[in-house]
Amino acid sequence: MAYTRRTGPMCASCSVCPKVEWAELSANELTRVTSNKFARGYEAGSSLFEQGDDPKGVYCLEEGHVFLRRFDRFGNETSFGVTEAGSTLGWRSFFAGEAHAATAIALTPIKVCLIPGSVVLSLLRENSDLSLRYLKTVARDPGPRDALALRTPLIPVRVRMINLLLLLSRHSANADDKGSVAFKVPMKRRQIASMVGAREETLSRIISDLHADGLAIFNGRQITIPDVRRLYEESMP
Amino acid sequence: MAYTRRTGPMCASCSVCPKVEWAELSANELTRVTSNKFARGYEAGSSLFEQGDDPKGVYCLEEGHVFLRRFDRFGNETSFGVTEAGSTLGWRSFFAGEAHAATAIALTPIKVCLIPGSVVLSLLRENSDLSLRYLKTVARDPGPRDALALRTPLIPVRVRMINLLLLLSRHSANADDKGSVAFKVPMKRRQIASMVGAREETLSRIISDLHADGLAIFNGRQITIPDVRRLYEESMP
DNA sequence: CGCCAGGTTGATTTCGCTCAAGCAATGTGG
DNA sequence: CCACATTGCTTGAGCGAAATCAACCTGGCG
Repeated sequence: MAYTRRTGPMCASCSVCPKVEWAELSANELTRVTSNKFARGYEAGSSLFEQGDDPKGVYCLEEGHVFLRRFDRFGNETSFGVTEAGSTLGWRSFFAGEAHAATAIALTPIKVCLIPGSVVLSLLRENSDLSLRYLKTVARDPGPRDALALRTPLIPVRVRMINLLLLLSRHSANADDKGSVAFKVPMKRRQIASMVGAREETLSRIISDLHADGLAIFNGRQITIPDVRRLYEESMP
Repeated sequence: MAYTRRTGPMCASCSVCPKVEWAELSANELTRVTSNKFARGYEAGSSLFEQGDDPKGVYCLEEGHVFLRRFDRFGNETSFGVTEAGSTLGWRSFFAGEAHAATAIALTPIKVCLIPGSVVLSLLRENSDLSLRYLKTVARDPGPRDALALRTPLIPVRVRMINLLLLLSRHSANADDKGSVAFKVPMKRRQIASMVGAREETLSRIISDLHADGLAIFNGRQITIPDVRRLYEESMP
């Protein structure tokens, strides 16, 4: 599917612009982003880019949530992260000059703009504030740290799973007024299992335990957490 | 211990300079590095910076090997990496503007230069090639990926330990002509254990197994690997 | 000397993997 | 439309790797 040139508002009037790295740009430079970017929407569950693809540039997420999944050479999920509106994504592989190391999947319907690599590069060359801002972004990326916390062998699978749920809920916009969160995960059980470094069957048992304890209600791929705080307390040692 | 100003040769004539990020600098800029840096040596086992310290700048490793260790909030080792001569270190926390997330320990006697943050910043501002080069460095950092591979629950402890040994040996300069490697790890058993996500006692048993199998000889903190290739084969699924 | 931290070894328990079966939902071909 | 395969998920029984609990060395040091 080809990207289509944006017909909507300019970057300068985009709601997420003050939050993303482009905030460092001058009005002039921002116009160049506007006129060179490609905007489009994706359904929940569809992928923005796939592991192994060559990076085309940097993606700016205007609306929705995106999930990053990565498989190592033996098919285990080894890394991941959740990105929400007001962040850019795809930059790691772009800056590294390597193929995408992860697949980006829309958790919700999303709106996203692709800023072509050539444009990003020329902006980085002439605006050092943008470079410094991006250095900070890359250096601060919580993804690897989060992934590590979910796959520590000494922590019981139940707790690792709770940590995953907490991480997902943290990024969920569907938070209720009173500690209740509901969201969907467009993933099979097997994938969730490998994310916390466990087997499908084990995860299945954990899920029904959590369900029985009223900590998390699984309905297919719809997850409801009645009380996030209570779940959080369960994750403590 | 305070750093002492360098009295030795200039950066331009330093053997590692062509390999590190400063290779992007002009002669003029490189002179600024030379005249502002602080050089010193460290004994094996001493630390270059500690987790929690505020970053002072970027370290350029001229000679030796450095090991990065990190503890999460519950005292588990969660991340690490080995850095060898011809690399810079300490940049992640510096770019992130956060306290050091890891402790850097000399594996061997080292020579290292500290380039103060203010100098690095001004160079980044005026030389966009340096920025791009550093973006690549940060984006390519293998540390988080390596750490992840060592703590995957589905892999047996024995194999995780072998992977750690392979990683350490890969960076060891003491490689023999015929596949034999010897090196020292300035760490307690407990620390090694948490690095592969296992208990001290389990590691102890694994170590004596490896010893009995002639795959790795442990003598206190001195490790000898008679045949790296054979060890590598043992790490296969 | 006694003490303590670092390390090894032994006995027991348990969490989670393995193997295996069952079930619901969806697909496919006659 | 039904037979039946396939895929995703759950449940059960048994076993094994590694955690836990507990001694017991060893060497360094006040």
